[in-house]
Amino acid sequence: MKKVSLKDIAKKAGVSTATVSYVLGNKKCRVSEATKQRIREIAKELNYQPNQIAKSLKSGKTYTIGLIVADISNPFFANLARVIEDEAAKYDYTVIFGSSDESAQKSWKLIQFLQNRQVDGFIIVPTENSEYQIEYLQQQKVPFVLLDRYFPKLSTTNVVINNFEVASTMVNDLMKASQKKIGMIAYKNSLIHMEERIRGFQEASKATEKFIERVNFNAIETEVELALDKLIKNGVDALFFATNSLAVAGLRVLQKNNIKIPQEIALASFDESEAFEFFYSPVSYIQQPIKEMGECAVQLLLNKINTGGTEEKTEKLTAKCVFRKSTQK
Amino acid sequence: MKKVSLKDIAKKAGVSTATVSYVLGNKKCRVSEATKQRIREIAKELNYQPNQIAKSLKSGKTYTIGLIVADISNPFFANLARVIEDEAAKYDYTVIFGSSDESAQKSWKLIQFLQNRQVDGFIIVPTENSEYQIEYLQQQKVPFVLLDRYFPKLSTTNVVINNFEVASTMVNDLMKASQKKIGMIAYKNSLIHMEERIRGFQEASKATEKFIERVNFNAIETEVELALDKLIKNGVDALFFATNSLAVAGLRVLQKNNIKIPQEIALASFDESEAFEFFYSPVSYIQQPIKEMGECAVQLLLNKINTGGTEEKTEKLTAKCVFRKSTQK
DNA sequence: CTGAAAGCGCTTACAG
DNA sequence: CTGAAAGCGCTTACAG
Repeated sequence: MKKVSLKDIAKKAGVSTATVSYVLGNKKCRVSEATKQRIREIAKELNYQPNQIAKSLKSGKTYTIGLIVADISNPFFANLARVIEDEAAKYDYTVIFGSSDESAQKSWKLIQFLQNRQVDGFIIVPTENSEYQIEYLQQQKVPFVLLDRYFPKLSTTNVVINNFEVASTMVNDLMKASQKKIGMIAYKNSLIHMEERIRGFQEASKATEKFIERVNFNAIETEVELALDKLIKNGVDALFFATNSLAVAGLRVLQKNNIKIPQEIALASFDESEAFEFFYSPVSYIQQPIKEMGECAVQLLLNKINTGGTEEKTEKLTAKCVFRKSTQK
Repeated sequence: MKKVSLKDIAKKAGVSTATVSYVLGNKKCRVSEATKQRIREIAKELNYQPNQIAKSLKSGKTYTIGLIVADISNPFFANLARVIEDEAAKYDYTVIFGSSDESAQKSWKLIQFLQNRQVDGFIIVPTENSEYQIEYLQQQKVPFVLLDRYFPKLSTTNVVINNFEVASTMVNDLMKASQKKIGMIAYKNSLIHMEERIRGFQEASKATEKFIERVNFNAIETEVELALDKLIKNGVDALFFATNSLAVAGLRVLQKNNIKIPQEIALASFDESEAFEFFYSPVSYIQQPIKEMGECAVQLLLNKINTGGTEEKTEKLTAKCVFRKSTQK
């Protein structure tokens, strides 16, 4: 069954494709009501579906957004992707997305791929060492918004949260359950969001003896285990995890070693996880405003796309702390 | 910065766009090596990126798959989507997906939307009352594969699992911890996968007194609480959940009511969840072969797309039981 | 009031 | 060995 096109309708109605296009597009043009009626009926009868590809080629617009997240297997990014899709759908935009898995190389491939598909703009959670990709997009005058992280040296439009402030608030609470030694497990990653979380930890834990372990994204299970062993040997009685994935790996180790939470070690983490709720001592966590983040990113991007505006600004949203048993002595 | 097209390269090289197309497409044609060289250099210099939209319009192929899942917020479908994306990417296909949220109306909108975007084929987790949509696709001769569920009355290509067998295996194990009364919580949903799971439960729990509660997808938290209350009043000492989402809602209630697992009530569930691992009494579950399911669906679909084959077959994959504390007395 | 024509960026059968 | 031309399915400025 061949797809029906404007031509088929035009032939059947005995008019030109131009007329059909005008009528179905509801463009104002002086076509007799009778003709309009007839065209609409035939379109319905043939179940005409306009070809978006042809429309896009003509208009240069695809109503498509390219989204690149850092790790789609992490519920934080999966939820973010979902919010972004829903928000974009409100404006009849489709989201095509990919996961860079924190690899700049993969991110570059995705950018090229999505650009070939003529996306109208990008929302990007940038990876380490991907500055040149961002500069490329700037130079190509492609509209984009950075999310979750950004490069302080580049002037871009960003949607981020108050990593420093919220991390120090949470660590302050955590320290109420700590005697003197506090540890943090973070990623080996120089990006701003991670640095800010660490800075917040250091700020809050000032007077205390503190230890920071940094693990590789690609070997999280083994390296978190090693890091925890080290911290426990150092006698920490409180732990702050920089992300949910680090915390879940950590819980696994703590559970295996039968460590009492919060009596022996008190805990808190960035991000959420179903595991936090069902762990025998529910884990305190920092809740990022995922819905607002996604919505804000879409709004800013569509604004750029539609107005061609070049003004760059950074939206700093507010994450909040959810205190539970794991930080109470 | 205007995107560079074949025309730009052609002009700069002093040849026709046809020649450029031939050279860059590596089509065999007799063009002097010198010209080829020159064209390639210019393309590189201008950072030429072919316009996929134009290619698609010409070829009628978009190298795009439309995926419709039932509930993207469920990790089962999120993982499935991920596997499908990865597998499709191996063959240079992009996946565009949407979530029907178990609504036939939403599913229909998605199908139309994706068809306008000229996807080459569909992978669909069908909802209740969406037979007509499937029949429509058949009649339009659009290649598609059904996943997770199917309509016994329609002859389609399906990828499913052994719901009946694996459910009865799990319930058999569960009953070792039960004295006489066993309950099941399922969705109010007439689709085959749900019916098969229930049938498996009934088959295995033959001699036992049994209770089945069915809840609405749209009011899961409240209805699971009511269902559980009812089952507990009926004195069940074992529970089988038909999906992970039902189980997680159930765990929340059981935890709140301080019910000892497995001493007072033994548990098992379909699907996985991080919650199962960290619940104080780790939950036994049925593990679906997500990777195989996704890969199989992509393979079958691409096969249909590329060969235009019309043979329909059903692949029945094997889920397996993972036994943990929650089913041991 | 309506339609022929050009054009979006490609590909490819065909002509020279 | 190379290029003009047609065409994929639309839209729209323009002519009649």
